[in-house]
Amino acid sequence: MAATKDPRPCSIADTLALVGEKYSLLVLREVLLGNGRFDQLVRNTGAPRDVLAARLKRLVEGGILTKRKYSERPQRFEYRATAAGLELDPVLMALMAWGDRHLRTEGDRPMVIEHDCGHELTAVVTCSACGGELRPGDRKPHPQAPGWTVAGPAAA
Amino acid sequence: MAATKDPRPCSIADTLALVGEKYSLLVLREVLLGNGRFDQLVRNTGAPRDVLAARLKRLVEGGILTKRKYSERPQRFEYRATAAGLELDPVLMALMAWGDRHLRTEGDRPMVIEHDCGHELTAVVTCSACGGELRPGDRKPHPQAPGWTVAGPAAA
DNA sequence: CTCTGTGAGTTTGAAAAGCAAACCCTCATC
DNA sequence: GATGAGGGTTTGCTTTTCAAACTCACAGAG
Repeated sequence: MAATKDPRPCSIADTLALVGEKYSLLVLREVLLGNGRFDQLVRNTGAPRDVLAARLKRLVEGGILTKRKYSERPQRFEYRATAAGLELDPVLMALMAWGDRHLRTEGDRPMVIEHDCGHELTAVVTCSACGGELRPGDRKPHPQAPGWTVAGPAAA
Repeated sequence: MAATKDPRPCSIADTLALVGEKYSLLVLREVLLGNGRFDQLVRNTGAPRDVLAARLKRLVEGGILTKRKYSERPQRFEYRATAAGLELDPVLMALMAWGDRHLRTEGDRPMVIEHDCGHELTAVVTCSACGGELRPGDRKPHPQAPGWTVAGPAAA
């Protein structure tokens, strides 16, 4: 039974517990750009080396990245995304789309991504069932966890 | 000119600088569920009260939330999402979709969301231009920031 | 063979952030 | 007058973060 002080059980929270620490998603961004080496990750994300080492360990243990040896002598490593790691790409695209819209003025975007369809890529999140773009208030949440309602824990 | 040690300029990084601290996105989740009061946020997210106060301050200053008085005497407040805050919902849905797929076994999802189309909502990220679902390797990134290539900072 | 450089971290010591629990203030109710 | 709710702030301690320095293994230059 969940103690009354436990937070809401939630896949958002669980996912953030794995990749929500500072730098983790920036590391994944770089790996997906093909920059999987330690010193590249330090330079491009700005993470302190010890913190980066800790994040990489966690991401590997969490099944997001793998560590590959790309040179035997001297030993040299590189991090790559697993299939699960690749599937976090939509999260990055959603964050980027939001930042481009709200944190920048038109025309000063630091990175433009060209989609294979020929157009500039702007990510949009849709419902897999109907294909429609998600809009505020177009849904009803149903908590499944026992003892929880939308508002919070049921009668203590 | 960007100093060589500056990290890559990036809207993902900028967005995370605003909402990427621990609890921030959980706070937003609760607010979007309609739970905008301080004590509800403490209970449902598990954030310590002082940390929550700091996060709320930052989210209000960042234009994600607003603080509304819902009772004059006694004075009582409630946090609500701004339009910009609402637009972060796709990020939450993408995180939730990933967690549901990778962190849970079929059938133990803590929250099911019913879309107005009548089906269960599963978020999928698509290209706004062609409507196709994003897939690994279906794009080419073009850094716009001077001094930066995909691999990192240009010639130091 | 020594000197310098690169990759991939680890160590160190000080500063900042996180945490739980206790506390505070205003009102409302019993 | 005591209790309780809401919305925080304060306190004292622990954990992280950070930047800089250090390590180790090897490679290539001189």
